[in-house]
Amino acid sequence: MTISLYNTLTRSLEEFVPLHEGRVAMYSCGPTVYNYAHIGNMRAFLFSDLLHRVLRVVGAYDVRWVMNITDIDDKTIRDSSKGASTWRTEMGAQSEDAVENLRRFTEFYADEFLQDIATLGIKRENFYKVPYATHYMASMQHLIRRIGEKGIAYERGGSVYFNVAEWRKIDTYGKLFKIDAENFQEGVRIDADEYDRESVSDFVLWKAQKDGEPAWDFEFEGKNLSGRPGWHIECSAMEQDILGLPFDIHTGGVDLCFPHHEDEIAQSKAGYGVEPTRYWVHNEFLEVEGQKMSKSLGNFYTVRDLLQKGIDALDIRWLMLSAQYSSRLNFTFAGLEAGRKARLRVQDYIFGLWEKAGAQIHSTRTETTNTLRSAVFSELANNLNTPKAFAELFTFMNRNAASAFDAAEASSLLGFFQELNNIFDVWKFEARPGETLQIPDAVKALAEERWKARTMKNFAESDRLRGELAAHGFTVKDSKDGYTLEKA
RNA sequence: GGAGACGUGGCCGAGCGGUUAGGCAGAGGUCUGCAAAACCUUUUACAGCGGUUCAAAUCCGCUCGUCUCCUCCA
Repeated sequence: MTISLYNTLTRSLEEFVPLHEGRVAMYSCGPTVYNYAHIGNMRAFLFSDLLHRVLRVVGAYDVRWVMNITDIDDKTIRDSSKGASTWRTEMGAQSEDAVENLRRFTEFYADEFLQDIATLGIKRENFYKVPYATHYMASMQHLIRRIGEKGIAYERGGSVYFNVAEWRKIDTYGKLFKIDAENFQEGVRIDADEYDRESVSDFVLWKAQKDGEPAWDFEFEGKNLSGRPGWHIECSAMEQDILGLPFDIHTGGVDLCFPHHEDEIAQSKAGYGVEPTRYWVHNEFLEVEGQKMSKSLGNFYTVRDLLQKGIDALDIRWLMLSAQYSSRLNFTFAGLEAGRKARLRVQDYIFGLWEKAGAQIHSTRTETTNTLRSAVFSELANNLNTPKAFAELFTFMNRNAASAFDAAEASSLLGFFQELNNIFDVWKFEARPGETLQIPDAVKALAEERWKARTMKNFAESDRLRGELAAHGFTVKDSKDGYTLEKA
C-alpha cells in the first residue's frame, strides 16, 4: 500500500516513494543523554517507531532505521564535569580525565534511555544501528575539513564556524523554515560574547576546548584545534557513514526544524554535495493536562515516574497513538485511563476471537478480514492517521460481535489483528486469562460455598465470602447460572 | 519585534465546503439480591464577530486565547 507523509520540506502531504524499490533508510534524531528522558521526548521516539513499523507492515518495505545518541554537548559536559552535583554514584567514581568522565556519564543515561524505550515497546532489534556521536569523531572532522575546503567554514579563536552568508551564495538557507536574514537581530538576545563568529546566523561546526572540558585533537587548515564537535555535525556525519546520502526519511520533533535540521541540510550539502534526505517528517509537541510540560508546573514526567504511579507502559504507548503525530497531544491521566479501557476492549475482542478460532491463527484473508484490513491500513497509510485507524477498528467491532464468527472467519481475523499488532504492539494473542487461571482448591471451595449461600439467598454470607475471596486475590462475577473467578 | 501553527460536545480526538467519526465518561434499558461484566438505546460541538457561498466546523478577514520557532530543547 502506498504511504503518504507530510513533508516539512515541501509543506505538503506527499506520496512516499523510496529511493530504492522495496527499501527504506530512515534516520531519527535521538536523545541527548544528560538525564532521564521525559514523556515529551518519548512521543518523538514512539512516533518514529510507529512510522518505521507502518513502513514495514503496511508498506511492506525493508526498513533500515537508525537513531543516534548524542553523547557530547554543553549539558553532558556540564553535568559530567569534575565535582558536578549531577554525577551519580551508579556511574562509578569520577576520573581525572574529562573524556572518560563524559563517557561514564553518558553511557549511564544512554543505557537508562534504551531501557525506557524498550519498556514502551520500542525494540532494540528494530534498529539497524544506534550510533553514539563520539564514536564518529573522525567522520565529523573529515566533514568539517571538506566544508572548509569548499570555503564555507572559517576558524576563529580555535572554533570552526559554518559561513552562512557564503553558503547563501550557493544555495538556499531556510528550506525547512522561512528565514528573514534581518529577523535574526530583532528582539532576540543572542549570547554574542560566547562566540567570535562573524555573523549571528553562522553556526559552530567545531568548538574550541575550554578549561577542563573533554576534547579531541583536530587538524584543520594546518592547526591543531583541540575541542569537540558542534551539535549539528554529528547527524550529518553519521547519516553519511551509516546510511549513505541521500536516504529516504528523516524524523524529529518540530523544534528541531530550526536550526538543527536546517543546519544539517546546509552542512551535508556543502560537505558531501548531497542533501541528506527527501522526506523530513516532524512530530508535534506533547502537553500535559493542557499545559506545557515544565518542572515548575509539576507536570514533568519521566517514564519511570509514571511506572512508579502504577501506570502500565502499554497505556502510555496507546495514548501516544491516540492522536496523530502531527498534532499536539494532550497527555492526561484521565486520557491514560480512557485509553486503557479502549485498549482492553480490543484485547477482550481478541480473546473472543481466539475462543471462536480454537486458538488457530490464519494468515489467509477472508472478505471480512480484507475489508477491515484495508480500512485500517489505509488510515495508517494516510500520514499515520492512528485515531482514524482506531475508529475503523471500533466501528467494525461494534458491528460484529466476536462470538458471531465461525472458526475460519475468527482465525482469519486473528491473523489480521496480529499483523496490526506488529505496528501497535499492545495486545496479547492467547486464551482469555480466566480460562487458564490456576485456582487453588481453597479458593474453589470458598467460591462454591458462596454460590450455595447466594442461591439460598443468604446474601450476607455470600458477601462475606466474596470478601474472603478478595483477600485471596480473586474477584467473583455472577451471571445467570454460574459465576467466574478472576484474578483481582 | 518577526515567522508559523492551533482553538471541535464533560474529557480525549478525527473530519478540512453538503453525508452518524471513534474512544472514555454521563443518561436510559436488558440482565441482576448487590456488585462487576456484557449487550442495546441515547443527550451535549465546532473560541467570538463579520464576510464569501445555494450550503461553512471546514474558505477569507478581524478579535481573543494557547503553543512552537527565531536561543539549548522531542
